[in-house]
Amino acid sequence: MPELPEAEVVRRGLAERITGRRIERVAALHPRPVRYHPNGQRGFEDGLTGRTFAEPKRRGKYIWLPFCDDDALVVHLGMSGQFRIDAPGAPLLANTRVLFDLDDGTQLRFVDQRMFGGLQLSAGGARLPSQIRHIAPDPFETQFDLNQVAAKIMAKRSTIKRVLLDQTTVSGIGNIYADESLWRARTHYNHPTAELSTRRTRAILRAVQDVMAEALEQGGTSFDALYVNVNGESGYFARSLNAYGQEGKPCARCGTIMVRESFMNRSSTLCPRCQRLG
DNA sequence: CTGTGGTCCTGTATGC
DNA sequence: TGCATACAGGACCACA
Repeated sequence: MPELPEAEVVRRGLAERITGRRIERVAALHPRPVRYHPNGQRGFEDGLTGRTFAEPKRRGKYIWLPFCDDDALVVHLGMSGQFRIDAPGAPLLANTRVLFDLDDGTQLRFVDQRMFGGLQLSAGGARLPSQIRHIAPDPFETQFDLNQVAAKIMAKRSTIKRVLLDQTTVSGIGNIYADESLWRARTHYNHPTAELSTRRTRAILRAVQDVMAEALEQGGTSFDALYVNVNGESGYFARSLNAYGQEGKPCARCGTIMVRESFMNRSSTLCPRCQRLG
């Protein structure tokens, strides 16, 4: 499940493989991953053909691929989206959705099993696509102001995990890194934000930065073939997880058995001793 | 502003 | 064996 570290691994791979490449042909094999194009698949294909990629960018979980003109291709990997670079004639992986023939003889392929991901042409979006203007800066951006974001969190009348997952306050965090960060900061997912201390809120955000930086160093978190980099390789952070997926195992800090609870229609795994309410 | 629940998807795992 | 159901979950939207 691609979150910020996984999206950044993909962005770096794309930066290496497609920057400066011209698109010679586009083939959308399924309508679903092509989002909001007024002229459908064909308009999408025609609109991209002949463009030249500049350096890929990212904010939170969103990636965008600016062209050398003022436009961009906005990408969200969703649950299972991935890019692969292959030879044009190589057998297609299952769930291959869009093909881009590039001018160096390689083929960029967008593969997405669950199709929560999507691609969208953004007019004038090279600097920052309008489609993601509502997404807050992520913790890796230079303009990310940790103290300011902490204050914003504390001003909300909500609960901490809900806010961490809300991409308009701080972006890039999904279920995995939310659980990991809260475990590190010894905080319960349902802790009311208005009752968090400044110290604790900042510690949570630092935990977010730390865990994501460590995950990035290890190429991201892969559980199965749904997340791999552009060369098809998995990341190794799954072996370093302390909370996500650790239900029934002893807490790495205190040995208490980790529990999983339902929250916001998804699961939260936590240590019932380290992460108590109140 | 906040919270809830539905929707989009398909592969895998589990239940009977 | 086979069929049905649950589950995984990021973003967005309608609605209370």
